[in-house]
Amino acid sequence: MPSTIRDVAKIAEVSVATVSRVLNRSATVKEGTRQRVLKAIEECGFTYNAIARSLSTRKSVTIGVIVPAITNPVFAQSTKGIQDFANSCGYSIILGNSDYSSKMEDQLVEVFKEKRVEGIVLTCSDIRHEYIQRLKHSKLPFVLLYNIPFDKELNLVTIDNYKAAYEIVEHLIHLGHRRIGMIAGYFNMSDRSLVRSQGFKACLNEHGISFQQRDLIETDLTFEGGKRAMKTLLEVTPPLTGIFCSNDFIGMGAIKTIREKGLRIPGDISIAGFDDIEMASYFYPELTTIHQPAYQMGVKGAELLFKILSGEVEGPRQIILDHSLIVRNSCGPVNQLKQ
Amino acid sequence: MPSTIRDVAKIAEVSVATVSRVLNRSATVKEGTRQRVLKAIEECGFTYNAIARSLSTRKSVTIGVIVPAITNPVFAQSTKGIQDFANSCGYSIILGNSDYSSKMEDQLVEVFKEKRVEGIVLTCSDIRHEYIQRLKHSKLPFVLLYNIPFDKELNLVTIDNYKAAYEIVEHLIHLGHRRIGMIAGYFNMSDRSLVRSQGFKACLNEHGISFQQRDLIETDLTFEGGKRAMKTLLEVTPPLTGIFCSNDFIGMGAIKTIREKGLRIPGDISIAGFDDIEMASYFYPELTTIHQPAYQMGVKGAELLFKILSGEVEGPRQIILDHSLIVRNSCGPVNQLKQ
DNA sequence: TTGAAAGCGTTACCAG
DNA sequence: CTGGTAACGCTTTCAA
Repeated sequence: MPSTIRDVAKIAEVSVATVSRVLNRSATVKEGTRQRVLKAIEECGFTYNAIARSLSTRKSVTIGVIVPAITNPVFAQSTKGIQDFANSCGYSIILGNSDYSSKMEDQLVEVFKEKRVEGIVLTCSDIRHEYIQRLKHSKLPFVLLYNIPFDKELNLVTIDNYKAAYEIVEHLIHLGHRRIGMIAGYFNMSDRSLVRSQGFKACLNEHGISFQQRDLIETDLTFEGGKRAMKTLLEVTPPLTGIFCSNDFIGMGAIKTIREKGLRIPGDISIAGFDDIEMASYFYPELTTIHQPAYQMGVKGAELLFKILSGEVEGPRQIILDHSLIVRNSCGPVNQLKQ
Repeated sequence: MPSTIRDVAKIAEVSVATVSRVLNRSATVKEGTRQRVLKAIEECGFTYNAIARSLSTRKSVTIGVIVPAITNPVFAQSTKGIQDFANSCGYSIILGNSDYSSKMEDQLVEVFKEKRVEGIVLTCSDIRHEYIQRLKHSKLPFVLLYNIPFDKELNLVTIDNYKAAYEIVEHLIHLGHRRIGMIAGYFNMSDRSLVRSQGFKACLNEHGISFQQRDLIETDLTFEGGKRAMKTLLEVTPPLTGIFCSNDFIGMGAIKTIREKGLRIPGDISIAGFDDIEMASYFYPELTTIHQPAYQMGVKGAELLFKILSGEVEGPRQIILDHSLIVRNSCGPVNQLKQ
């Protein structure tokens, strides 16, 4: 029997309308009655019912957030960014993990719609999936994070994945590497991985290095995935001297395997990552990687969503944040003797 | 103008009550009308309004989750566990980050109450804070995760932090260490850190090693915090040969500092962590640490909460999960020569 | 400055 | 098996 504004009204001897006014800080309430109401609220231990308010105002004061895996620090960081921004606007976030499944994302979106979130910030597995089209044609505002801007009519905040991949692979080439492989995330789970692999191939190509299909492996975007994939790549001949990994987890997993085989990094093999999670600089060897501003990505995404909600921004907006190549020491000059 | 069950009713030529029945899978609807209603729903693009339903049923089908920092993989894992369990029950989770602040936790709880979450799973900074008492006396069910069972009337899922700390410190002692320091999280931000430090002190004491206040430093539960604290501990004389860290992040940060000073691990100094985040086994050197079942913690916490919600469980329940000492190679025998 | 009353979109009880 | 209708707890005109 949680009390309602009706109870408060009775105690304070005013109408529910007045109670509602003081609750909403409407200026048109005399200080005296205002105090009476406040006292009455104390008295009966009233707790505002946001659900009732939402039904009446058609505003849930909540946004939905969907990430592939909250356990990936990149997504944890951006979720934190979204959350901080949303909270500062008085909004809550309702969170969903998709485990890199478009189907799950679709389901989560449906639930969010029913719960009447005012907007969604999400990182989807495949921006070209049909449910994204459906979402686009619904009137629910949403902002994509990290995804590839294949569709110019979608709001999104991301980095230039193609360019970033190109740059880090070029770094390997400048170090003298010619036999460069890649461990990518499954393309159907991460359009970022697909595009990074394109940047990778383009870079090889433009430097006169022919790409071999067996030098690229798709795997899970995890330590374990990297570890497994590296075992396979170690069998390739002629041996690879540099590996570009779709994310830092994979890179660290690959390093684990290499080390277990008794090989040295970067002496025998150079490893490049992607994301620059905090751990990358504490790892041994420190990981050469692409920095992307994860927390900022979340903040910018939320900011864009709220601008759309407030009508401050109209058409689709595509924000490309800066990335940067972070040179550390998991990549070194190719070992000429070995070549 | 999203359509309502009223619109659906009109199209299908039935009453809203009937529409509601098919929406809720009530068996008492003739297949024919059921089909008509379903078709009508398609036709007008009806989306169920969960807010209205919540107001009517007084069930939000949502639980609140509060973590100190979603960017800590331990909490990310348990959040995932909570989420998976909640989703399987048809529930959503609304997430809040407290940044280890009791005040923020308190505020988040208030928002959650207004949003009428049906229960809360949280890791609080200080279980003895006043707001927890208030929460206890409200009728909102909640389950604490990771916290110290100082209050037997609270529902919680945790491990035996005291014992775990004791065990890992004893491991160091068995390796011959006598000069053992500790880097702990700030006690007012983490009651776990406080209790771990008690286990640490007790272990020293019972092994006839006197504890010196300057051998224990409180810091942030981050890489950076560990890095900083270790710089200070390196100045202590006689030098410490083993360091017990409140979590793996701190441990890795400490290792970074030690390595920068040109010292070897575990040759010169042994480092023990706590948590066994996945990274711990990929790190170099692999971290000796205490494993705690983070994902399982979340699952168990959610499970307990739902049991309370369904009335299946009555009184306060305190579940102590198993931890285990994971011996890797960041801790080794003390260097006798150095002693 | 305040009150009365009509919604907001469901559910659920009571009839039929 | 189906319909009518009063809640659910709040907001928001419209009047006074």
